[in-house]
Formats: sequence, structure tokens, C-alpha cells
Amino acid sequence: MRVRIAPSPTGPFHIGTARTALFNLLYARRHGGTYIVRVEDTDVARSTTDFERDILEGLRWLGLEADEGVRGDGGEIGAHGPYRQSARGERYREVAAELLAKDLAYPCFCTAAELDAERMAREARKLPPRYSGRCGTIAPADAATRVAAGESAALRFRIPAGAVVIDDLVRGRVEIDAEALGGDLVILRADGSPLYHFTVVVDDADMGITHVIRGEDHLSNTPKHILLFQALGVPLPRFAHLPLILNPDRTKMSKRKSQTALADYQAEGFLQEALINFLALLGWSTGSEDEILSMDELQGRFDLEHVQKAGAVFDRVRLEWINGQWIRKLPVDELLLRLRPFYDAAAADGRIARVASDAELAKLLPIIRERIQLLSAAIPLTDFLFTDRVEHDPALLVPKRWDAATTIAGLEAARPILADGIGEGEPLLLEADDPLEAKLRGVAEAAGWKAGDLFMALRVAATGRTATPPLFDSMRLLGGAALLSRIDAAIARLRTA
RNA sequence: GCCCCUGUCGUCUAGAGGCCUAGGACGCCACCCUUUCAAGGUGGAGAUCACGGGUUCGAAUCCCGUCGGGGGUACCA
Repeated sequence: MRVRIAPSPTGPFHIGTARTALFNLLYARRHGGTYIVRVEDTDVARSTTDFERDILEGLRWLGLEADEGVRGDGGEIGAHGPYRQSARGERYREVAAELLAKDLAYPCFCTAAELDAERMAREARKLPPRYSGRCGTIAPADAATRVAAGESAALRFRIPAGAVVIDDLVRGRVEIDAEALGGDLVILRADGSPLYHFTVVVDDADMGITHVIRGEDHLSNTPKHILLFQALGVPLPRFAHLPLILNPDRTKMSKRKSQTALADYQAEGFLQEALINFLALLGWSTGSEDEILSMDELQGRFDLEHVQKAGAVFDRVRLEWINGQWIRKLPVDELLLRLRPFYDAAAADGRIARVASDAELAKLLPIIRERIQLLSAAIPLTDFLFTDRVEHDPALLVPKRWDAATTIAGLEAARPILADGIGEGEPLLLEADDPLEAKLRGVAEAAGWKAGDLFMALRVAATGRTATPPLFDSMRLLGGAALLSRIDAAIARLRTA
């Protein structure tokens, strides 16, 4: 059993390509097969090595690196190579020559202008576009003479008449009349470069692909491939056409309407595990009510029977929920590793004033992990710890039920207790009873304040924000000196406001 | 236009003729927990299974039609 993913490096790694790759890998793992990565860079005008690297690195990051073919570092392994179409030109011309020799293909001398005119004429008569096949009636000897004389000619594959049946693993039997295929198919341009429908078949045949699992957008073109496989005299692979991933308006997911670049999701702080989990459940289900699944679990459970037939809308909100689940599920030391680059980047671009140490992050993790759905969200939640001063907004500083005078009184009343109770580098008191909290509650009660209001005033004074990790842990993390100076600054701010 | 695929809560889905008074999850609302925000817990609203005909004692499940949505239709991939 051999499957493949064949990305085209004409743009950044697309999330839809990632899902197709995942389904292929899952299918291979489940059935003990080989998962192959092939780069389809026949379109030299649009393909770039930067895009290729982006795709290869993306696959590796997701855990979808090739068993055979092009690996994450760009190297190739396997005995069926080369695995880049740009390196297979010789082979395509060789196969094309065989088809020509058997008269299964013929040179076409039509110019672009002639083909345009033909197409427009048919359009005017409300007929579907279709090549007339007129060059197909030129005697092979005459055609050969003209080619030898240097006349420019593309090579067309003869599409035989009749119905083509696709026995699709997810859609069942699909029958398409060859009449609807648009006439004889160009497989080699006049300059000798091969076209997609041809290269894909030659490669799948040469590489011994047994199962072609790809997006539904290829279903209508599959008869062309089947006819080509038959002309080549090689056994047909099984086909499985996956439902498309859709924009919220239910059109095919596109860059214009959705975020499609994997790298953008990565940069936002989506976890590899979450993306895999989410993508697996887009168009496939376990048949059970399980939702949070690891790659290992997916590999053990995947099947084509539960693949959906209708397109699936990419629901970003659901992805974020799954990401939050995985953030909480990851071991803390692993989570620290994942968070590291986000803090480093924030320090580099000035969102925080200094680099956070591993020890500091380790102390933070327990109080932020249930508060973030994206790794990047950790920064605004904890930036107050890594900055020299906070800007106090008086409107936030004064709790709803309080006025400025009460707030000043509250901060002043709390100050000596905090000066006494918070030093530097103290351990957190996560679940435990906190004596400091008890004291402050006492102060609030004596003054007739709601403790929550006092806490809110302190929260904003210490962090500049109204939504933060737990107050007492936040204050301990900050340290006594910084805390007191922020309280003083907050009081000063209120006096001048 | 033509060809093909498809149609269960807003979204992802369970469902293979009686287990369906259609289940779960996200999101939404309420409550609980609670120093904020989350997380977590409980409950709720939300689908005449696109519609219309059949078949059957019985249909979300089978058949036909209609309508809606999507994809394809290149000397792009």
C-alpha cells in the first residue's frame, strides 16, 4: 500500500494541503503502507524554492514528514525518485514518446489564436469548450515531417469515446462520459514541458502509488487520469476523493476569504497537536463521541468509511477550543518549550522589556495555562511582569462601586500589609489558603468595602489590567519592590486625575 | 452553459429501515464555583433530518424528481 501527497510550491503551505497530507499519512499508518511526498513543481513560472521550503518545513512541523520522497530538509530518500517533477522532465518526454509511437498521442499544430477562435465559436453556439481534434486526423508521417521541419507542436493525448467509471472509496461509483472531458488533452507543451494531468499519472505509475487520496476538486479530472493510466498499460490505483474545506460562505477555502497559510497559524500559537486534531475531524469522524485525539490515536482509528461526502466549513473558533484543550493537556515542561519563542519574540520587538528566564516561565505556567487558547495570548496576560512600568488608566483603576478617593484610601490601607507580606522571589500559593489574602479581607471588612473591589484596585495598580492571572500570585511574581512602586504610581496618578 | 459531487442544529458531526421524543462537540444563554479573566461543573435555547413524491406495517436512513450549495470544464496545479 503506497500513498502520496503532492504539493505544488506555488504558494505558502496551505492548510488544505496539510489535511490531505494528514489523511494520506493516517491511511498509510493504519494499513502499514508507505507515505510519499512528491513535489509538483512543473509550473516553473510559479514555483519557488522558498515556497518549497515553507511546505517541507510545515509538513515536518506537523509530523507529516515523508517516509519516502522529499524530506523536511529537502533531501530525497527512496528508490522511485527523483521525487521532484522538475527533475523528471526526461522521463515525461520518454513516456510521451511512447504514446506518440503508439499513436495514442499526436502533435497538435494549432496556435493559441486558433484555439481561442475555436473556443469562442463554440461558446457562441452555447456548446461546452472542447478541442475539435482536427490535428488528430493528420497522418502520423506528415505530422512527423512537419515536426522535423521545426514546426511548433504540442502533444495531445487521444481521449477515446465512451464512459469512464471511477470506483471511488468515499463516493462509490461515479460515471463520467469521455465526451465531457474537453477533447484530446495536451500533455506536452510546444516547448516540451509536461502538463499536470500527465505528470501526475506518470509519477503515480512510476512510484507504484496504490491509493490516490486527494481533494474532491480533482474528481472531475479523474477520468483523464484513468484513461492515461490505461494508455500506459499500468494498473489503476484506488481513488478516494475527500470533501473540500470551505470558507464560511461555503466556497472552496481560499486565501482571499480565510487564513490559509499554515505558518500564520503557527505564528499565532496554534499547537501542532491541535491543528492535527482539528484537521482530522474536518471531514472525518471517529464514529464515536471522542473529540480530543493525538496523532497516535488517530493513526489507530482512521478509516475511509467515516469520511464525509459534503464539504466542511473551517471553523476557527472550534480550532481555538481544541488548541486550548491541548495547551492544558501538554506537560508543563513541554509547554514551556513551546512558549519560549513567543516570549523571545516579544522581547525582541519590545512588547516586553526583557527576556523571560526559564525559571520565571516555569513559575508562570500553572497560572496561565487555563487562561490561554493561543500561545501568543500568554504575552498580554503576563507582560506586566516583564516591563519596567505600567501605564495606569484612572478609569480602570477605580472599581465600579468606588470613587477615586476610596481607591486611594484602599491602596494606602493595603500598602503596608503588602510591604510586609511580599518580598522577592517568593513561592506561589496556588491552591492554599493565603494569609495575605486573609489580612486584606480584614482591612476591607473594617473599612466597609467589598473585598473584591479592593482586590480589583490592587490588580489594576499592579498590572494595569482588569483581567489577569490570580491577584496574589501575580503580586508575588512581581515582587515587593516593583509592586509598591506601582501602587505609589497609581496613587499619584489618581491624585492628579 | 455543460459535466460531476453534495444537502442532519449557526458550525463540526453521530446515525447503515424500528434502539430517534434525532445524540455529542464548538459557539450562544443561564446558574454554580470564584478576588478579575479563564478553566471546570450543571442546565437551556437551537434540526418539521432541504423540499415533494413514492417503496415499506414502519424512512433521517431505500428509490425518483425538484430546489439549494459546491467543484470541474486551460499549452494552471
